[in-house]
Amino acid sequence: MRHILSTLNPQQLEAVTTTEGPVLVLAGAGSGKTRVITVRTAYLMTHCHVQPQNILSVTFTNKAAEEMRERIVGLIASLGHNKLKENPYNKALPLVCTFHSFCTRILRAYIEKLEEGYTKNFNIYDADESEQVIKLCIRNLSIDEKKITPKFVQNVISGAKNRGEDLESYIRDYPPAKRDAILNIAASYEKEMKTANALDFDDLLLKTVQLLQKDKEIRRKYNEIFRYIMVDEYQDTNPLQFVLLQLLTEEHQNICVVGDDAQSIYGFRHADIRNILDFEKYYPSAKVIKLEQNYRSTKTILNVAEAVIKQNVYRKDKKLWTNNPEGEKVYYYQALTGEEEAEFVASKIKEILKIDPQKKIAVLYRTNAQSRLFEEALRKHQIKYKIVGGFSFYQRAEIKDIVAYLKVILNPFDNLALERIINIPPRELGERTLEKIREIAKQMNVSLWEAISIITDEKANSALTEIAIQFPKRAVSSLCSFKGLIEEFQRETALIQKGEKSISEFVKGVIERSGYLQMLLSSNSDQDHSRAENLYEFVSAAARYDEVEDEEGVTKSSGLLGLREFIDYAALTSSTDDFDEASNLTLMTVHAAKGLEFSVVFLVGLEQGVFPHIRSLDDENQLEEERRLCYVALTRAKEVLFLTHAKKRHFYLSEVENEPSIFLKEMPDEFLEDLSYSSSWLSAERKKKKQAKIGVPTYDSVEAVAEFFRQKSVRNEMQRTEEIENSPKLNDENLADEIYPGIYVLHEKYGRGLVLKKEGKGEAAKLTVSFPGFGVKKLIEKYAKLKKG
DNA sequence: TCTATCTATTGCACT
DNA sequence: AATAGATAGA
Repeated sequence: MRHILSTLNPQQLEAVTTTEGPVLVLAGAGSGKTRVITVRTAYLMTHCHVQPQNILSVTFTNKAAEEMRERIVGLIASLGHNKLKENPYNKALPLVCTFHSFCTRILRAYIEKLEEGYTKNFNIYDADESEQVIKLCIRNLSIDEKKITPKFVQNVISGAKNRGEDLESYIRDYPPAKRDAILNIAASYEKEMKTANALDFDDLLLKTVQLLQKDKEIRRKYNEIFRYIMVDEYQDTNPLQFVLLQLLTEEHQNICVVGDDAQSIYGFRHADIRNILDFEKYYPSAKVIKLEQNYRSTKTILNVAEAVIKQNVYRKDKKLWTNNPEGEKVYYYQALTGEEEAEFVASKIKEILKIDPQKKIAVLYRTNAQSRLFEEALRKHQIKYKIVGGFSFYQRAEIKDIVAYLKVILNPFDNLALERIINIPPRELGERTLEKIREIAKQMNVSLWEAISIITDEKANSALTEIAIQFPKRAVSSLCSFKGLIEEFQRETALIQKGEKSISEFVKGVIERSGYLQMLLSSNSDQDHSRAENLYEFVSAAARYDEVEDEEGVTKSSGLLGLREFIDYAALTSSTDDFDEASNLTLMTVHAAKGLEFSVVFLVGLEQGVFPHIRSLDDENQLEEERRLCYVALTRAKEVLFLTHAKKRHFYLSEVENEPSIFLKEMPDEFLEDLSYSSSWLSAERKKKKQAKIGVPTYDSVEAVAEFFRQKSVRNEMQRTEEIENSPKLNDENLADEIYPGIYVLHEKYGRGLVLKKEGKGEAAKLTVSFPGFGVKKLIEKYAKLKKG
């Protein structure tokens, strides 16, 4: 442990060893904040005799949690020789999870204490599902869907919940008609969710907070368990999450939050940077530690990133510095079209991977829709890549269908899931029958499942004659067999409980005996066949939940809880979570790249309307969030950074010409190198500047030369004059075939590079050439086989 | 009742 | 472009 501590800088060390009381760590990009949390965890266990189960670390994504867990395990394993051995720490591990999965855990144990009608078997609705419920409510209230869209209402409801505010006061400034409509919809939504025994993402947090507020005993219990709490990416927490933390730390106040206000990019999810400011207010004794040394990026990359973020008004002053080398220039490329931009990126990546196949590269974009062009270009060049986000595995229709089956089996009141599967595969339970079931459910104020039970139960059936809803025999028998199917599965869950059946076996049974698989296999479309394959994959995903090790290291079935966990995982896991570190090339959104780092980063689509996104252009606050997002993107790069934009691109159905991003304009051009083949926005910009400075027009033919010399910094002033004098005169002859400083050359391996220096003459001349992505190389002209380019 | 086909709508980031 | 919803024909 001492050895590990000695690798920390003084600030990191302080953050690690200040274990008691509230701590606020303001950690700049790449300053080792994750390291602080992992080492701190190990330190708590080894030096402070804290039991692992008394430590909680909260992360932003499941992926981050997984990664941190691994790092903690690795760290503890490397400390194998010390105190850890004396205590049975080896198996027990600190809890590392997201806010949402943490809350799910608590609610699965205690939600019934809330006495709102929810039971332990509640299902979790993702954003899509909750939107569907809202849509249903709007229709039921016969409100015009166009006037008040489901998305809008969802946002408002979510906003109130996450801000920890009462909906009524949250929307007090809305026009009365709208306000009433929203309140009605929200009330109806809440009722629907309760009937279905379902919680949305926000409810997970909210119900946990309410539970802890209401029940002193439970609050005390969790305070006692989680005596040391750490929160990563604190800048992206929202007020409701802050309240949760306050409740959890009431007794011990051993809370350490780590964050960077400059990287706050989840305002749209109601994250609030004010949580950072309020932290000191709520915990007056908080110790504030700043981590300002960056270990990740080159000086040049950091300079560019700082120049951009400096434009923000709302910003805590914090300067990031690094001992890392200057590094290469940040490369800039203007493409003519979106396609050409992708082509440039793909061919550059090919060059880079040819030299070093192990390089970790990322292509980052603002929106998922941009990925398509890059995928096509990469496929064309036969470059392997991994794509994160977009349509996740768990979002596919067939997977959601099977998850819906599982959800209904564990919680048949889940109306949404039930409607989803009742007629898939077709069971002759179509719209008409369903409509009647809904009607009964509505009149009797029960769930669809209960309504079905009434219909199929002969005794209760007499109630139906009163409401005068008739079911044909055929429909009743279809309903009976559907109900029987589900009940059969439900009985089978007892076998899982007893450990006589594994989760994956069970899931396989559901897929087969529901007729779902058969439906896909008997289809003659290729798409359905690949869907069937996805289901096999789903079964193997379930297999991961089959067996767990207990304290003695004996494997046993994890039982029903495991099945529940598996379903929850499918609901809470996002596409961001399938980032595969083993892959060399990853395509993803900037949001998804948060917390990650890469040797080479391509940040693409730097255009007004794309990045910054069109919807943020007229709002200063949103623009600042975009700028922080840009800062996050830039600071992902360790060694090499490429920035690209296209003059024209297809946008929906039309073609648009976008201005270069304002963020490009904010970057000092001495850090940039222009790789564009034709004259670009940047070169024009430079020309303008130069003309303004010198007042002499430049000519296109020597533009590259002028540009090159412009890039030399002021301290090279003397050298610069020399070079101009030494360089050959720029007449037509020279331009024809001679290589001289300032022009671009093509190299077999390194691609296109800029000639910086020439020593000697003719074939024997020594050239110093800068190749984007590979750095500065010295070459002998006659061996290098250079072509002008 | 089911299936295929057409039409209309809508389009950021994510737990 | 992709998807939800409506509609017609089997």
